[in-house]
Amino acid sequence: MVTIQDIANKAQVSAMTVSRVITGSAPEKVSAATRARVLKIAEELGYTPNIAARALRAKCSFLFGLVVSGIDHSFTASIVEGIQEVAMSKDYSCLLYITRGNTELEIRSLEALVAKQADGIIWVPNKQIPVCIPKLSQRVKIVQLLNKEVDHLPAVLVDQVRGQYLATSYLTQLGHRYIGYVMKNDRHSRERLIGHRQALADAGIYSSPVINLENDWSGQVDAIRLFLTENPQITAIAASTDMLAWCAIQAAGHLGRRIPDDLSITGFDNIELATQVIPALTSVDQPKKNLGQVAMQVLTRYIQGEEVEDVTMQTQLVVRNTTANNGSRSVALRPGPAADR
Amino acid sequence: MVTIQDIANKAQVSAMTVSRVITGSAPEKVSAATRARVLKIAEELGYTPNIAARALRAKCSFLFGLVVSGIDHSFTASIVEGIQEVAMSKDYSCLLYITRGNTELEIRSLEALVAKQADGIIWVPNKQIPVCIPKLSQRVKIVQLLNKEVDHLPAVLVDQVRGQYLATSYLTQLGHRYIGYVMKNDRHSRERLIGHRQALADAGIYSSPVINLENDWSGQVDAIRLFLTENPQITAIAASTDMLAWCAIQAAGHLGRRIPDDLSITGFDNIELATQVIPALTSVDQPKKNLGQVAMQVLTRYIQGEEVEDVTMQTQLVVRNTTANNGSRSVALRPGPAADR
DNA sequence: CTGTTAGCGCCTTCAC
DNA sequence: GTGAAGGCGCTAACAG
Repeated sequence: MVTIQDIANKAQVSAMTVSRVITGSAPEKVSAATRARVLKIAEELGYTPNIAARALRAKCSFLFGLVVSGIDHSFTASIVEGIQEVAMSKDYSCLLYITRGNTELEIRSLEALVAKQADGIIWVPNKQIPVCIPKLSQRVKIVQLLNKEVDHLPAVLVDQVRGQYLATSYLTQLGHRYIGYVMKNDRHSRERLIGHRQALADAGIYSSPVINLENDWSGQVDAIRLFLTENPQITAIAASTDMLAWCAIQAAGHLGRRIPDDLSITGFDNIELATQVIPALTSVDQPKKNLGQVAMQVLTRYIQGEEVEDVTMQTQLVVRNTTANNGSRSVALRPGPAADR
Repeated sequence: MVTIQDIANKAQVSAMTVSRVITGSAPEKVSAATRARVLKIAEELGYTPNIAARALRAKCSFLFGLVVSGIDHSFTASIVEGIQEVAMSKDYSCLLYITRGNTELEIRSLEALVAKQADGIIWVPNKQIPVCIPKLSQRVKIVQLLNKEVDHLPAVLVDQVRGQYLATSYLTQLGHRYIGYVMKNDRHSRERLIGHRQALADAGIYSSPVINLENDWSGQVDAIRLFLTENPQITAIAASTDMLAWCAIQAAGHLGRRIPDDLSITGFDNIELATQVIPALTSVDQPKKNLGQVAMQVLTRYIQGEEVEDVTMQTQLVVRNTTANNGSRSVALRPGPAADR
């Protein structure tokens, strides 16, 4: 371990001078010659600052925590990437805690982070809000990501309602009038349903079949198949997640309905799978990487004691191959998008 | 921030006594009464040890890094879970670095970890080995996970060859004689090919069509479809990953071949997707969580200066619904697995 | 421009 | 059983 003192000895200057060079603070207080010499020796000796000492002195650990339920389907991976990028540039390191949706584990993770003296936490809340949050939030700065579950803590969010509005509007513009909504029963899916209904209303459509699926996997495809059979007039499905959209693709396949000719499908999240399924999925893209970047920026500002406000980010519709005009096989015969049926 | 001194003042004892109680070292050196009192006050004050100070003193950061190319398809998630579990029990925190397969980023991550004084690193190497590894490995303890790319560093591995041997053997036991191997061109897939060939050889089969796919997604399904068309005698496919197996399912679907009746398929990795596709995928399970646990155990022993050796872990075949006897529709007519054709 | 002093919170060492 | 001293590596604050 090479210390500042070592450099000071070799360079024949005081430790303080070395410190000034290393940290780059108050550059006017050290001559160019000294600076060069110190830098050279630091390089030679392979000096790396001791963050523990620094943290002790600065009363700031340069550590923050990321508490997420899981890192599946490349969604969180992109977020982490964004976080990482900003964190690196600010000399912050990311402590990762995965909770698997387990509230018990979530609490332990948050507490561990306090114990570890993390300066802040980026937290993707689960359904259940741990009761300890108010207590913990006095000791660390917590930024909520994706879900705003606790009122007085800042949050970085995505406008789910508007996102689904984009997707469903696109379907109505393609001339679809009977659009089924396939959802599971979680917070985002419910928010998206609101956007779905807004889009329908704006297109003058006031009813739409909805199927609300349980959260486990078994039988989802079958359930959607039944849903399609019972609602034969459906020409398009808006799914509240890409995974559900994928189930819908499979269900349609079993019924012999071709996509997008016989049935249009939209997803939400734009996960990697969306490009890997065949046909590639039209989906609402969440700005994942950007989300991570913004969250980290908000967190650092929050840590520094600045006032921070909630940020809501927007989505984008990515059109791929699962959507087509209603009755697309005869689309060439029609002059433009059907205004009515 | 509550310090040991604060507790000492309030408890009317020396800081040293408090320290002894808190750390639990040399318990015989403090009376039960004092201990109880100190503990009570620590609790009241909400004391949490300052790890920065501890790290400074102990010359040990209690931090380790995890450097992975990505966290996709729940594979790494389980590994991280295992790592986390052991790490928590040993008071270690995990710094996560995601490299996206980018060697540049990988180097920066490893160097950042050295700069951050991480005690050790669990590293899942990419194809290209950063040249800086030998230099870095003098300053941190590095354990390789999944790939052994650097000879003199310990590794925690999975027996890929044996894993594929299990899958292909199962297919031969089901009476399949024409088994296509679908792979991409990476290290694990190549190792698995060896196991595949061993299993075939042990069943007296000495040739098998192999298709080696590029690493991007576009056209994989089509490529497999072509492969199946050009090798019509194939009754089973051993895919070197679950994702490829999934592509094979899609390709088979396009050709109107029913699974498992007309075509058996095995995957490898047993990712979450394997249970979500229809039909559910027969796959070789990698002991993901266990892998993480073992890696972390090896790392802590390594950090403590113990001699550590490579660990190779075994896989398990998980039979689901994509595999059936060759000619399964008439299987009831046959007395047992076909010994020859 | 440069140097000295002091202390962040913890715990090993030695003395009582 | 208990306590006092000292230092890990770093850097504000204050002299010169």
